[in-house]
Amino acid sequence: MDAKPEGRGKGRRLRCDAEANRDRIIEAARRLYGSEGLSASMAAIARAAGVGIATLFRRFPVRSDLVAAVFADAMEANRDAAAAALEAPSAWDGFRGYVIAVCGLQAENRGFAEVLTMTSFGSAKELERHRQEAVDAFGVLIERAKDEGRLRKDFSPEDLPILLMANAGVLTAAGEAGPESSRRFVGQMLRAYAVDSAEELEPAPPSRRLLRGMIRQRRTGA
Amino acid sequence: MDAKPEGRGKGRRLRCDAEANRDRIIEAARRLYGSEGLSASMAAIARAAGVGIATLFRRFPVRSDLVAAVFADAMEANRDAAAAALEAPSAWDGFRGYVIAVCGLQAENRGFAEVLTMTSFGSAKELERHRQEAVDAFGVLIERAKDEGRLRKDFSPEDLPILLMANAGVLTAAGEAGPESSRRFVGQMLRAYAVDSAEELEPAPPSRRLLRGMIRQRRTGA
DNA sequence: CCGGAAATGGAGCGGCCTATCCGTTTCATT
DNA sequence: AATGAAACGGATAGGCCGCTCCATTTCCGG
Repeated sequence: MDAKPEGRGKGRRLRCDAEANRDRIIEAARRLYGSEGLSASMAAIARAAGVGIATLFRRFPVRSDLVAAVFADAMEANRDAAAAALEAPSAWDGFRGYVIAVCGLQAENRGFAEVLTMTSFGSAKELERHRQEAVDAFGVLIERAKDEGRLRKDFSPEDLPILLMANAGVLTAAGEAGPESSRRFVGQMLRAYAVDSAEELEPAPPSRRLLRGMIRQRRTGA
Repeated sequence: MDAKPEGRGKGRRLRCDAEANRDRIIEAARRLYGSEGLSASMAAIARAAGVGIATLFRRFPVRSDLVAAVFADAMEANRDAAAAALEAPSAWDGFRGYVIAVCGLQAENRGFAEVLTMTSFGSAKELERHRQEAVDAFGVLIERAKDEGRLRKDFSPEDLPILLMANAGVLTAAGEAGPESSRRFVGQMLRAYAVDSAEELEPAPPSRRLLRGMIRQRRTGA
């Protein structure tokens, strides 16, 4: 009796229509978070998913549950990028490649840019585990690249979160000019980290486009 | 008849009690914008100033009017810093000093950090003029420092707004660890800009403090 | 000291947000 | 097909926001 395959409290299987709705919600949230950042409202997400608000809240009682579900795969991509970097021909190549990759993930998705600059995702055990795995791999890369003599000795593991915060700032403030500005910015950071600083730079966006991007950001920011 | 000393439409003198209230509003707004950023609500500012909401809106019909009034002097300080940098013993010293100064202004006031990453302050002629004067002076510094052989030839004037966006990102995302993180970050950027990269670095904040700062930022950001 | 212009502040409107309640519909099992 | 549990979604409560209207109070020049 009650030998249902539940185990953990939340392990109950969803009815298949509920499962479908859950997927549509996550898909819609991925779109909205990607373009507007984490400030997208629950109501807007429900509307975009074509479900009632109650359905959204029943499935994801607190906002961070939804955020964790949406960005699980992006965080896994992050972890994979770090793991791949460990296999690069040189530690510096791996270091450089990972930095470019993770900042590129931020550029592709404004919501993920914010997620990477936040801690304390209460219940999202798996998300935090993947983040930690990436951080650990990056720590190994740091040591190897220093031993190689290509990474400055005063580079600190804390410089990664600081870089991610800075890059997120560029992306949100520059609006449509964000991606290209970010690529140039990351190139400059790599120059700062490297011992020899031979990094090539993406050209700066023309001032007009940068200014236009800064205007569009107004509404969102304030 | 109607020979009052008005001239421009808005030139009418305020009654002295109104003038006093205006000052109290600006003072309160300076405090709130400084600590919470530009998202501080009009109602909160009126409350902090001890005036009615109507008084605030009568004096500053749109938000940007208030923002411009509050940050007029900070923008002037920015202009002065740029002007002072032109007098430095070497162009690179001036360049470096100005970058540190303007990023320091951002660190002291979250609202000003946002103002420096926004364009289009509709009516704030004077604010925009001071901003432009700083930009112009910085442009001269760039050329001189390149001629000196200390600043990389591929540095672009657009790198200044990008730096300000990045620094604002660090400050808002790092919370209480913002100022020290920002100082380290700015040092790294100077390494990236310089030809010889001898810039000393502020030590990285201990990871615990950085993480704590990232948590506190949650509410504000989403 | 007095009268009118200037200034005040709070009630109130419409909008958007999170979150919950509850009557109705849909699914899956027998 | 029947039936009970699961899922649904709209209505709604409660809060904060920007902004306006208007009855009342305060200042200042004659």
